[in-house]
Amino acid sequence: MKMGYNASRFVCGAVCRNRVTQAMGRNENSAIGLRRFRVVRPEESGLVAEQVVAQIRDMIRQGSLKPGDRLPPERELAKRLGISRASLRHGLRFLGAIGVLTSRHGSGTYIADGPPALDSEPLRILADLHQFTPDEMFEARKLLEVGLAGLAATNAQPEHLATLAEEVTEMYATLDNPQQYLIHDIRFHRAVAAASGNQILAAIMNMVSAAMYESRRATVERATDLKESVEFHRTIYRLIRAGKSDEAKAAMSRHLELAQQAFASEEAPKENAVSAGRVHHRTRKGPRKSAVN
Amino acid sequence: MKMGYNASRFVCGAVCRNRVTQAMGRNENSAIGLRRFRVVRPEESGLVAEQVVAQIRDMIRQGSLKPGDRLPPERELAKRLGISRASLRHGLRFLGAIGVLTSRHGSGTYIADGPPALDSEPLRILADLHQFTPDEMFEARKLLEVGLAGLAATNAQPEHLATLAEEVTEMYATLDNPQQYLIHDIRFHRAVAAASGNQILAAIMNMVSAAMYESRRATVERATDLKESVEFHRTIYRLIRAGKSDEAKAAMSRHLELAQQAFASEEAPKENAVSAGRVHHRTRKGPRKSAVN
DNA sequence: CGGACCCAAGTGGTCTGACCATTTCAGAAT
DNA sequence: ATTCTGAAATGGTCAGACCACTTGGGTCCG
Repeated sequence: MKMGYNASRFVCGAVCRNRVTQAMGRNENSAIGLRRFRVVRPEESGLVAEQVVAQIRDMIRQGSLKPGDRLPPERELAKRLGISRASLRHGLRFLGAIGVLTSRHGSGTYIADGPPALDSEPLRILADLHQFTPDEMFEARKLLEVGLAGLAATNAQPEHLATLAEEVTEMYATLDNPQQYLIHDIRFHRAVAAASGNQILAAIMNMVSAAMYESRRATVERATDLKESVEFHRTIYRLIRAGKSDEAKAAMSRHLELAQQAFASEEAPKENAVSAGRVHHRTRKGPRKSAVN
Repeated sequence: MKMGYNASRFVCGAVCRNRVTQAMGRNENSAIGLRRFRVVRPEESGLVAEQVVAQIRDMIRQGSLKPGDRLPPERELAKRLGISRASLRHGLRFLGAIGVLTSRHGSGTYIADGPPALDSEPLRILADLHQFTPDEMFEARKLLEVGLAGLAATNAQPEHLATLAEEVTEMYATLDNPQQYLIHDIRFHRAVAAASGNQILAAIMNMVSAAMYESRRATVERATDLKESVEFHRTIYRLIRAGKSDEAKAAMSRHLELAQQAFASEEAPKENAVSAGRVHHRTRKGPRKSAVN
């Protein structure tokens, strides 16, 4: 029997008993009065769900909860924190929303593992809400990735270089399959971010990159010159391996410049109908060539 | 009577009736069988709560929901989507978690307004989970802000320049009050981000900046040379106003370099006890001078 | 013995209906 | 006109039930 988590690790201090839950009948005397007796610790302010987040957060801080760990069952955890399961789930939902933990129906709730990652959904929704333009997206990517390429040239470890080489190879192998190509393209850039040695920047870059994925997936089919694109990646890889920071940055900059132009030219007018109303294609400097990122 | 939202705007397509909710007694024949009759549209997969997010997202995309708008009451919205209030709240919680909407007890639920912003909590938790170092944080800030300063020099509008000037003035005025100074310091950097003209980068930068706030707040008290700091800000402001992109970037770079060193030297060993176990202070190149950001 | 199948326990997901707590605002009191 | 007050509106919490998926051990064949 492997439990996956050690129940004893769960400290149940502070919030646990900050509430004297009443449980006596509610159906009788449903009349007015009868305020629930409730003891709230002064330092703990409102919103039960927030307390859940704080609790889990603290456990993470203290190292009681590590990536990959499984949380106790909701029913048990709720009882331990002295709150209802609904409220507990509300709190967990918050942590789930930001990507800190994931729930598997029938199995359990787990702390996210793998490399640090920020969910891209927030950025996507923000883009919808404020109607970001693809140009802004590309500009952001440019700023991030150019810097990242420079750092990668300085800090890349052998395993990172191996990954980069691998992805370049795969890109060559999938030149005739845009969708497949795009995947390796993205993995390459992800690998550059990882090679930078800065997890925060890598997480941010991946967030931006992921938020753009859908659009690129749609336009990549119309790409006409993947060959040029892959050559660029190869160049960037070589410069990173050679530790030539400034040149790697320059190459990445040029690459993204071209990718942006290509994207703009590939973006065809929507088939109208459904998703109208979204601001798009403001750039149309349309170059002849067409490369994918 | 001002409603704040137009109920008729809420399209209730797709998901609304994808489920034939049963309601017949459950207390009798609590025995086994009796699977609920449920019709699920093929294209709509699992998780009801996800559908809520998708619905709201679509409304935002279509422009039915704009920043500042109020959503319909939960009870009504739940009925309209054909789901329980609990599930609806679960979905809304997601959107709340990522900062897209906020609920005001007793008043209603509103779409976030103001400039686009990414919540910093995810980054904070990620930092706890993966034990990011202050150095990494600073490096990320450096990369972002240096680029942002360059963009600001190119794109800054008069109102942005006014804000920058204002904050520099306030910094001079609060030299003897570190906490107050820090606030204007942060506002200055926020203004630079806004002046860049790229909302995405601004949002990201603010996220990183906000995630660092607590630590800085703790160390700022020990800052010894705010004067030097404010001079730097003034220089940066002038370069941005003059449109000197590269020089603004260089100044910002130097400024953050010093700030990082200052932070490292101001960071005193914790009073042990409570928050032990967190990785910190790996840098200790300790310069003499001490400035805040 | 080994593999396919089955089923019961465990656990997350959803539903319902009630009550609590805060905000808001129209109507009464001043 | 201003202030006060209370009911309505609305989000927050709770309780207990049932549904749906996963997992693991046992059974049943081959």
